[in-house]
Amino acid sequence: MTQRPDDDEVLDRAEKAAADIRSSIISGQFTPGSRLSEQALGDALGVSRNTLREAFRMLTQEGLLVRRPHAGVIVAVPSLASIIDIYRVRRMIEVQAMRAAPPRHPAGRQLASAVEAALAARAAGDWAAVGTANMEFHRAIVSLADSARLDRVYANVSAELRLAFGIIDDPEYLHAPYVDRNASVLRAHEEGRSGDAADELDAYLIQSERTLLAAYARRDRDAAR
Amino acid sequence: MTQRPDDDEVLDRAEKAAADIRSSIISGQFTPGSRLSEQALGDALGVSRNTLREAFRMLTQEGLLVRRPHAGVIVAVPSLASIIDIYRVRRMIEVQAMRAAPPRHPAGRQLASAVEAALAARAAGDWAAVGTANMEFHRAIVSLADSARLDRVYANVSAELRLAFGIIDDPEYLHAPYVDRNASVLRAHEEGRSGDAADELDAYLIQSERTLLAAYARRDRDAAR
DNA sequence: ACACGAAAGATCGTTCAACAACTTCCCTCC
DNA sequence: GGAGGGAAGTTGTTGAACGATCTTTCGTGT
Repeated sequence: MTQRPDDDEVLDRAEKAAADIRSSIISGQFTPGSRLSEQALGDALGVSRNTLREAFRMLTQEGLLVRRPHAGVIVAVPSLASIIDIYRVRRMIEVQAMRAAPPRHPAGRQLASAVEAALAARAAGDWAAVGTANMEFHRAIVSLADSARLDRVYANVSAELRLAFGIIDDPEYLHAPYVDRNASVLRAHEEGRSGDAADELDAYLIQSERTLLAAYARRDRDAAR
Repeated sequence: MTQRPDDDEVLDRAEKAAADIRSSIISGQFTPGSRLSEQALGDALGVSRNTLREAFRMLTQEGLLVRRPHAGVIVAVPSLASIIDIYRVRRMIEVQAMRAAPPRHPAGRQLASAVEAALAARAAGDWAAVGTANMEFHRAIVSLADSARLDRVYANVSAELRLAFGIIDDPEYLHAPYVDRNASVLRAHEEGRSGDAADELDAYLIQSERTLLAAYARRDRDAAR
C-alpha cells in the first residue's frame, strides 16, 4: 500500500536515521525545544556521530530541527508566526491546486479513498486514523498539481504542521470537524465544480488555522501560569 | 547592502562549503552531470570528507546535486520536466504574491531598485548584471507575500533555475527582453493595479518558460548531432 | 574488430578515535 | 541571592581505516 516499487527506495543510514527522528518528532516523542544529543541519539539509533550529523542536516533544512552553534540541535518550537506562515503556504498551494485541478486526474482516486478512510475511522472512533486520513487527503490535493517540487514542499510543511498539532492533545477536537468538509470538497471536485471546491477548501483552511491559533494562545496563556 | 546584521550569519564549515559549491554550480564552473569527488573537492575546499558530505546532503535536498548510491554525487541535469516544474512553482508563487500584494509593502522599494539596477546595467551593456537584477526583482516579488517559507522555497527554485539557464550561453538573449516588462509590472504594482501586475507577470513567466524550453530543445537536438 | 566478462583499481558508506573550541553546570565566594 | 570561576560535557572537525560497491581496464573468444 505504502510501497512504491518504481521509486528508488534505497535508503542509506543517514536517511533512515532522519526518518526515525522525523517520526519521533511527529509522534510527539521528541517534544519541541528538547535537545538531541549526538552521542546519546547516535547510540540509540545505532549510527555514528558523523552519520547522525548528516541526518541532522537534512532535518534542519526541513525546519524540524534548529541548530544552535556549539550547543546542539533542538526540536523546533512552533510559534505563532510559524503557524501563520505554514497556513499561508498551505492556502497558496492547496487552493490553487484544487482550483486548477483537471477533471479526471489520477489523484482523484486518492482523494476519494482518503475520505472513505476518514469516515470509516470516525465510525470506529479511531481519531488517530482520522488524522492520518485527513493528512493524506490534503497531500492528494497537492498532488493534483502534478509538481514534484510542490509535493516535496508540501511534505515538509506538513511535517512542520504536525509538530504544531502536538500542542493539542485531543485528536478528535483537531480532526473531527473536517471529515465532512473533506467529503464536501471532494464532491464539488468530482462534479467538476473546481471553483466551489477551491473556495470551500480556502474557508476550511482559514477555520483550521483559527482553531490551531486559538489552541496555541490558550496553551501559551496556561504555560505562563 | 547584502549584509543582514540581524540574521545569525555564523556559518560553519559545511555551510561555507555548500555555499561555495552552490555558487560554482550556478556560475557554471561545475556543469550538469559532472561528478564531484569527495576526496578531490574536499582537498580543493580545505574541508574533510565528513564535512563535505554534510554539505552534499544540503545541496542534494536543494535539488542541485543528485546522489547515486556508491557512485558519488553529480550536478543535477536539468530536464524538460524539471524546467516545466520549476516554472509551475514560480507561477504559483510569484503571481499569487503579486496579486495579493498590499499597496505599501516594504519590498516595493526592492522591486524599484532592482528595476533601476537592471536599466542601468542594460545601458552599460553589462548583461550579467542585468541577470542579477532580474533575479533580484523576482525574489522581491516573492517577499511581498511575507512568508519565510515561501522565500526559502523560492531561493531553492531560483538556484535550480539558474542551473537550467546554464544551457543558454548568451545572457543578453536570456534577460534583455524582460527588463522593460519588469518595469511595466512594477508600474502596475505601484499604481495599485495589483491584478494587472499579476496578469502581466503571468504572461511574462509563460513566455520566459517557452524561451527556455525552446533553447533546451534546440540544444538537445544539437547534442544528438 | 567487437562484444563479453573478470580482475584490478578507485570511490563511497560508515565507523572510530582524537582534540580544540565552546557551553553548560555546579560550586564557591562575596 | 547573585556573581565569578573552574570542571565537565558537547559540539565542530579532522584523519585514518575498512568493507561494500561501482568503474575501468584488460584480456579472451568469436
